[in-house]
Amino acid sequence: MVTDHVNAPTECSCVYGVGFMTSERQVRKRDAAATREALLQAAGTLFAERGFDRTTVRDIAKLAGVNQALLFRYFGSKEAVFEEVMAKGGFEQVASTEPERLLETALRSMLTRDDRNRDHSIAAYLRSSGSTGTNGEIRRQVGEEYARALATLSDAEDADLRADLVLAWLLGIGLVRDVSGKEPLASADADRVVELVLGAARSLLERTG
Amino acid sequence: MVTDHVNAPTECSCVYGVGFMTSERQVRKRDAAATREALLQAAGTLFAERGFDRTTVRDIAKLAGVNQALLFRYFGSKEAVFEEVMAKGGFEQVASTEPERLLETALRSMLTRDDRNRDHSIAAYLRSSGSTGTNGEIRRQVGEEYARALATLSDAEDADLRADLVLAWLLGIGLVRDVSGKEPLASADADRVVELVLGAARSLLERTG
DNA sequence: AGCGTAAGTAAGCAACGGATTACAAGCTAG
DNA sequence: CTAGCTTGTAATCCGTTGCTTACTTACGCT
Repeated sequence: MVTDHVNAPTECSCVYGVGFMTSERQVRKRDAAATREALLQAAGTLFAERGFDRTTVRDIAKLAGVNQALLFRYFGSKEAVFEEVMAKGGFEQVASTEPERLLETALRSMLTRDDRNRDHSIAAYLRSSGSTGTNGEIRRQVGEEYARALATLSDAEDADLRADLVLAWLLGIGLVRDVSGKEPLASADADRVVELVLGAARSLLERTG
Repeated sequence: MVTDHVNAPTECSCVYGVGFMTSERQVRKRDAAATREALLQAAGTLFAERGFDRTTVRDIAKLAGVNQALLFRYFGSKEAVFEEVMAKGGFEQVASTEPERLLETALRSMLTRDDRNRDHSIAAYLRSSGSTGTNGEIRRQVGEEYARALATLSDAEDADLRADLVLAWLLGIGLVRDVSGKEPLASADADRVVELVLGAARSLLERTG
């Protein structure tokens, strides 16, 4: 056969994973749970980086240092992996932050290019805006969660709507910054952005009528 | 061969196009310019609906009622079509609106589900957030254009940054509304949304310090 | 040790999708 | 009319991609 495109050598074929996660970079041998986790981690990174469509299961598996067939054994489908990444990241963030701090926290987590311990769910959300399947449903749910929390901050009659607008702003900032890389927002000082946004958002939420 | 998936019959194989555009729904015979235009129109619709990745050149050609090879003759590549759609739609909108009205106009054009004479560029922008190539470049440029116009509205020292934030809000609203379909924003009254957003945006742009 | 099951792997399948090619048909200049 | 360009078409190439399958290898148990 002629098609010998590079996919066999697995690049870094050092036994069992790139030492990618789980602190101890020791060899992981035949550990189903760890393999699953590695796949989830890798998927989170790639979905956040490239979005759902442009991430292939082969890429995920390679980054996780795992055979791609295992992805299907443990998750069933690419969509299922996406759902789990989103659900995990998104819900955890909301649940673990009190509403008053949620906006600032989410904003900061988006403004800092921390890479490592960054919450991938928002970036993944943003970069996967094309998709339609079950995929869209889970994205809606995460948004719902955020908005619910934000709505508690307003006494206005249409608190829900205002919360949606704040959420929209949050996502929009991520979009312009990370996805489009537009300056000056992309490299603006986080504190300054937080200050401006929080000010306007607060006035939006508090103002009645 | 077994692969006889339905792609040959072209569905509506009525001679030359679906009467899709160009007012006069008469048969268009061997008109290169019109064919090009039809492709551009169809592409705009589909990119806005599904984003770059999930739109195939075959779909574009089918909707335009044109052979798909022509797309490559007239544009060279799928990416080039996207660029032209974005450039056309985006730049026209900005150029034809004075800055004071730009925010409201863009907002309304996003809030109304007019379908027909709607500007596709923003929706296409939003739904194509995964892509990376030349694709990303043109999206950046359109954003640049909007932000430049918006920045003229502020006297603050960091007018550019504030303009970016307003742009981000605009896009975020489109994202939450059209792409995620999140309620109550998705079916909220346009006037109400405009009122809330304009108020907050104005205060953000005007406030100094 | 040996056996059964879970974990891991390589190879491949079928479908898709972007791009190309070889060809047919129409318009126009000479 | 016809030569030669342009416009349109069908068919196909070829790499990619989600997913499956048939198989091997390691681990835990008795």
